[in-house]
Amino acid sequence: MAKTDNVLALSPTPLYSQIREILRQRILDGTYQPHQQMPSESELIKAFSVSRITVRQALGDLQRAGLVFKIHGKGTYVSKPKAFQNIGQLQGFGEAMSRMGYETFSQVVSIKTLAAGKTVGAKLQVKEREQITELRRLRYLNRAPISLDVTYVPKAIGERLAKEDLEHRDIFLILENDYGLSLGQAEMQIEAMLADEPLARLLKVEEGSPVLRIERLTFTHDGQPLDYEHLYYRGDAFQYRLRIERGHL
Amino acid sequence: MAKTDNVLALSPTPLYSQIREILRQRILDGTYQPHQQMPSESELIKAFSVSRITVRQALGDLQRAGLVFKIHGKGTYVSKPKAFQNIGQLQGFGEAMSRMGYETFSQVVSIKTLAAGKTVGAKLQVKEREQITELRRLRYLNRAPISLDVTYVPKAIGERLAKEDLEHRDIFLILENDYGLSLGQAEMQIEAMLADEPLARLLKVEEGSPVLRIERLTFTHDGQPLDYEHLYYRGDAFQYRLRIERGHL
DNA sequence: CTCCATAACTTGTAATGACATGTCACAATT
DNA sequence: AATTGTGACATGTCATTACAAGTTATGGAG
Repeated sequence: MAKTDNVLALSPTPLYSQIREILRQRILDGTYQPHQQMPSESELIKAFSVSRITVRQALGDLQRAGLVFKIHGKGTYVSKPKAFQNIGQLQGFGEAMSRMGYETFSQVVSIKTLAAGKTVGAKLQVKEREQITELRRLRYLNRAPISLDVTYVPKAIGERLAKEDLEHRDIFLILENDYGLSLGQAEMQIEAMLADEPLARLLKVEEGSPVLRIERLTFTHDGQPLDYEHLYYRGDAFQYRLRIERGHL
Repeated sequence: MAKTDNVLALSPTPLYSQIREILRQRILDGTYQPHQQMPSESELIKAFSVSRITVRQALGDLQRAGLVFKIHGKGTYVSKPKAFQNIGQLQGFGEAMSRMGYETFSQVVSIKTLAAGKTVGAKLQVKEREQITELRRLRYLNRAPISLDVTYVPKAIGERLAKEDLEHRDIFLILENDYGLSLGQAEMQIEAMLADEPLARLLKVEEGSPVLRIERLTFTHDGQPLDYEHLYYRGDAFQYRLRIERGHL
């Protein structure tokens, strides 16, 4: 018999991900203290009655998530807790903020259907004359305006989005949960600029104030460009935070 | 006999990483075209005479690197080539720029040894009164000033660094290659601000110009904070680019 | 012709076994 | 006392086997 009977075995989620979550829990609740050694692979094998492959898959995920690190020949250790744990993953604005306990909502400024034009067309890979939807939203954090988001999506999606509750729901989550489009990756450019008059008025800052401008092109899992955004954040109220890894490939 | 004889077998690098690099090469040189299906796992097993575990490890690396994506039940596909491929990894400035064919050098403005103080001490996890090294450099891209870098490192490292060729070599690469410190991850915050007078003079821009301010704390592989930097980039000449993934954990 | 079961693929998960390699402590040797 | 093995234990790599689960084409039943 290949598969051993196991208390966890009848569950629908894979064994390694269950173990990963159990270990994650123990790290977060302090059962395994930062910078302390985790149980060795062979101990975990005995503890969970699984094979080494399964244990290694769980630990590998945790390592890639930045919760533990391994030293060849010594063991696996809990990372020091990081303020930014997990950031550096593609998240919508509300998604990221609500995770941190902030209250957000979005005010829809305008929804227009217009020709893609050269720039947007190139990004979304549609013809210049093809129609796309432009969605402008003002985003509020704790009731203060913090950013202007200009979103371009193909017309078909834009028309569906127009009927959604865009004030409270994240576009990313609508696309994924309601439309079944699985988002894969995004390319971003971040730069600094000065607020011109119309932008300053919307963000309730002085003209010439510093603004963080983020251009983001989001792709579906299979590489289709889906959502092209220009985000203008108040420089005095927002920092973009991320955690990055030094690659080992 | 467990291990099959294999043409690749006597090499010092692991099999899966050799196969990964071969496949990466074939993707980059167009042998496998974007959005086309890769050879299936069983075909790769036959082609390289290795086990499925090895093939999957190679493909998994490529997937995490964003070069391919998999669809359960269908196959593995080549991703569309991305302008930003691989960015989102921790790189030094020169490291990133020279990869793109730009010429850079750094002018050392000052090197001081001083007390850490509250902020820097907290980041580098040393006592407030402990001595650290502050290194100020003006970085040039194609002979135009593009950023001011203020770097804080523990005194012991700062004293060694002071003797290095900081004009042309990347600090990250010195730390890794010469000092054997393996860098793991970094936390960054990016914000927009206005150039004050001294900064404007250094960057040769007008006072009040937009500046991208990046605060970056870099850790060694085992989580020790090692290098705390404030980077001030000319807003008109620099965009921070990265590619991020939507997490699947 | 339509519908549906099925076979033949694909990738995903998991167990078991083996050997390689890095680390460290302790004992034996010099 | 300093050095050098050597063994115990950690993670790293790899092979083999088995079954689960998603996808697609095909062929037979209605």
